[in-house]
Amino acid sequence: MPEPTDASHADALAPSTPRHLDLARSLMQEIRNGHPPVGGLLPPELELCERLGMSRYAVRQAVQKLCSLGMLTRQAGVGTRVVSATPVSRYVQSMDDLGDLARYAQGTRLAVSTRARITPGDDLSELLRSAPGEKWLHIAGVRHGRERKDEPIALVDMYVAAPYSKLPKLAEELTVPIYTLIEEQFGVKVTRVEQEIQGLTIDGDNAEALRVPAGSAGLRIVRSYYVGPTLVEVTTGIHPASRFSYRMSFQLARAGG
Amino acid sequence: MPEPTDASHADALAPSTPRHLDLARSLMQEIRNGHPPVGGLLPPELELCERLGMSRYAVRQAVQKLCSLGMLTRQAGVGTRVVSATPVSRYVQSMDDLGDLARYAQGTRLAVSTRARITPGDDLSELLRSAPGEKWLHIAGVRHGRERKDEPIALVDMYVAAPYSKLPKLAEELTVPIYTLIEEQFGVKVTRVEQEIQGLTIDGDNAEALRVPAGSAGLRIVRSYYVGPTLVEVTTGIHPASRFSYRMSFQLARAGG
DNA sequence: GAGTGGTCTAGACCACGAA
DNA sequence: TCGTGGTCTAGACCACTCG
Repeated sequence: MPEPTDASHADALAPSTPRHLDLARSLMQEIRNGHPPVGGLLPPELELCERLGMSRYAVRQAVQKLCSLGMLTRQAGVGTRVVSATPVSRYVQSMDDLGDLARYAQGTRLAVSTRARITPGDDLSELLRSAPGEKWLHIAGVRHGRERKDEPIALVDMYVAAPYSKLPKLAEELTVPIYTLIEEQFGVKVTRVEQEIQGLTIDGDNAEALRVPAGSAGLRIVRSYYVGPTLVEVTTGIHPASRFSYRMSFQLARAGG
Repeated sequence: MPEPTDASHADALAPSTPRHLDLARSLMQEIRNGHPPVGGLLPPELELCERLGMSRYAVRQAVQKLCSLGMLTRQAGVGTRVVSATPVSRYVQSMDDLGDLARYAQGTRLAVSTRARITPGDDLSELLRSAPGEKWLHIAGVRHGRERKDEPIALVDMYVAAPYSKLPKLAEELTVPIYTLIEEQFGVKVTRVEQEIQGLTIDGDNAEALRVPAGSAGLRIVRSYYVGPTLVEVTTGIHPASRFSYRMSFQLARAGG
């Protein structure tokens, strides 16, 4: 049974590796070797303390490390269960800000041509996951560069669920995304965004509005904004393929650093 | 100065809120109020212990909580610095597996029509970020459903950097992605994927191969696979818009749970 | 040298889950 | 009821940073 001074002295002899990290490593090693197997229980803390001659604090630090790596889960009254033999890793695309979803829109302006309260018909109610009779605010317009004469960038349709559609700051020319107006006005935070990208040919009025030849290739991007389980806004944009492509990057991430 | 029993007793009176979480909350509140301001230092642990009548362990738990939320950074010999007045949050698209990038490909087969070692010309060397004279393995084919007579799903071109192109398991019909063959064969792990989605019209030979009318809309998806800084594989796929769209979902994530 | 956070010990009581 | 992890205390030595 080492005295405090002895334990500290032991650290002094090997100052470079904290004992809880040593233990974390060796636990990882043993788990990789299937002992205990995935689904099994780690020995209780007090048993590890006794077996290794370490305090509960140090043992807990090691176990918490493996928890933060996603390898273990703990439950009082049950024990510490192995859920993965290796650190859980995933690929993530990460944004500080939803604005990154449509970074192209920065420095552009949206000229609004239509604003109306609507009750979605058959086609639209699918897009808006809307119950019959629900009302939405529909805003349509063209996204331009900063100069009014710049080539149009996209045709945009936006739909805001009625409970969130009283937005005083809605102006003729929108310079900020509508979801930020919603977040400000109602004190909520968008928690989920779903996005779908489709290819399409740009014809007729759309081709004219975007000043591209009829039959040109384009992208249609549909974004649905959720606050918790509630769909609050849907936007669709049609972009000429010649002026737009969608880029993204995924990194391998390991939980817990 | 509460005795251990007193402290425990206090817990018993308010058993639902551990004191370190209380402290974490009140520290967050004070930081939001600018005290200390972002960039400033928190009081030292021992001062907090004394001021609050708590042990260092409990204080450390609270501070570590705010660290894991990205609000504080600590450095021995310096102190605890406020780096953000609110928990750092971001939106992430997360995948367990790169296969999720092309989930549509599951249950499909790739019929290989071309396999050749090439030296990229001007256009291709841009796509492959390739130095003059570098060699790549080029594989082209058509992705089908499981039945040989199923409609073609996509036209695929794949380029593998020469150092990673000796892949014994490359067969006439590929059922697994090439990057997994690379990972297995060379014991590496893809750490980054960049993806670009473009709209295009499908004409000529492509339209014929995909059995769509010339001039149809389509999507072109380019994926670049990196191992560390090294580009190891690039794939491009052309998908008829009528049979394909690209969906993704972003969640608001708060660091540290 | 003084003070910071990092590490560690030896105890203790509690809430929870299972037998 | 018993053992688990969750919480907490009082005290200690260390490595590091700074004046």
